[in-house]
Amino acid sequence: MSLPHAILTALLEKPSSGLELTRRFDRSIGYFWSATHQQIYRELGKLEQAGLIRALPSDQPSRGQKKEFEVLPAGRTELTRWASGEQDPKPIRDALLLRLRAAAVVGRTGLDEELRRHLTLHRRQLAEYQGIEDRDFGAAADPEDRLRRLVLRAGIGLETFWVQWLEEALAEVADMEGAPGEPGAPRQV
Amino acid sequence: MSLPHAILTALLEKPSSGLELTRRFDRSIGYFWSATHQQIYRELGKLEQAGLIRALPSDQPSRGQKKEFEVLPAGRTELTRWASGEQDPKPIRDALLLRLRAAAVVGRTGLDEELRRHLTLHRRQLAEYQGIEDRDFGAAADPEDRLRRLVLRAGIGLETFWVQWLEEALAEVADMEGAPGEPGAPRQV
DNA sequence: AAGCCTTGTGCAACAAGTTGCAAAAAACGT
DNA sequence: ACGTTTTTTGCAACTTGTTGCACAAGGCTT
Repeated sequence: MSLPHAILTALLEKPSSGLELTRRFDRSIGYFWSATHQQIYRELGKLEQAGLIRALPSDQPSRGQKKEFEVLPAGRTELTRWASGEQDPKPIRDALLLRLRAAAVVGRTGLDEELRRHLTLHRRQLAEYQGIEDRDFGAAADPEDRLRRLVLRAGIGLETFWVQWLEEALAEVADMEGAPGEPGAPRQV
Repeated sequence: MSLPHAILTALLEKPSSGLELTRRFDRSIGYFWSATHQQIYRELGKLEQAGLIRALPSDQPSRGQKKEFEVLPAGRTELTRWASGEQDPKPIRDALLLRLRAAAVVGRTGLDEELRRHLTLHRRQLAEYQGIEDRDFGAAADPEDRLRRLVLRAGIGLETFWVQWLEEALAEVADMEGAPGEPGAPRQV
């Protein structure tokens, strides 16, 4: 329900074409609100029709032709409206945790490898975030940057948490392996 | 793509009817894989048709009549297969973070209240998780319980993170309020 | 200039998740 | 015994997200 607002935000930061937006979603904004180019194009169409954004004039717009969008006043109003309302945090949807629960009933085959794999991924992501913080936010000055930094620090905190938890989990699982209970495979029916 | 596996897991832990499942999703499993009753009923239908689960025999099953399901061997096999594969962590989708970014371009009206509200919600959730840990996991013995506890500890860690981050964010926003930059409302176009 | 790669836009079909409602059975009050 | 509420199941329509592909323009290569 908030992809349009993500796009409005991105476009206010800088008018862009669909593909540019996609790229930027792959970098900064997509870190906490991902979207494919398809979603973006579709949504750009809707936003344009709704009169919230408009395409910057170009010679003769046609299919493979770049098309830049900018936010209209109505769009800014809408974003302001949205941003001053309430958004309930929606519950976690995490396949790895689900998998642990499954492992509890069906055996932990391959669990160790999977935990390790995730650990690597999260370490990498954490490093990337920290790189961005070092590079882009020296001494955060204006409110805008301070807010953006806050968002980045949420990312860092989350990745840090996962790294720690995964390390804990790996230790725990390793500890189970030799000892009691089932030997990796489920006690079969 | 993993709701069916969430259901299989739940049903292996204990055969249930659709509504019971919904209740259990609202408590334990839904903490990291939420689902509405509609999704669950629809999925139960599919799983039954696919021969992974079956309805326990009852007199004459009809509409408002309770129907219990149990997992068939094929279902266990499928869950085992799924649980030994890879699941990539999908990126965060967090409306609050998006909102912060929006606030950076459109002003932080009402931001403080919203942060406070979330803080309350996360504190409450954290307390609930800790209650469960205290109640259900004294000295975790068998591997199954240790895995389930690990999942719970992920929940605790996540909520703890959010609480900390929100406190940090509130301090930061409060610090902006008096000082420089924009006065809560955006510098209007 | 013919062929090919990249950039950019977009359709169409599908899968997953949400919302609103309806309808059968059972429980309950009076 | 009758109407009301609660439990339980489910349909239908909609929104959101994903996947695979197609098509246009322009640059590059030989």
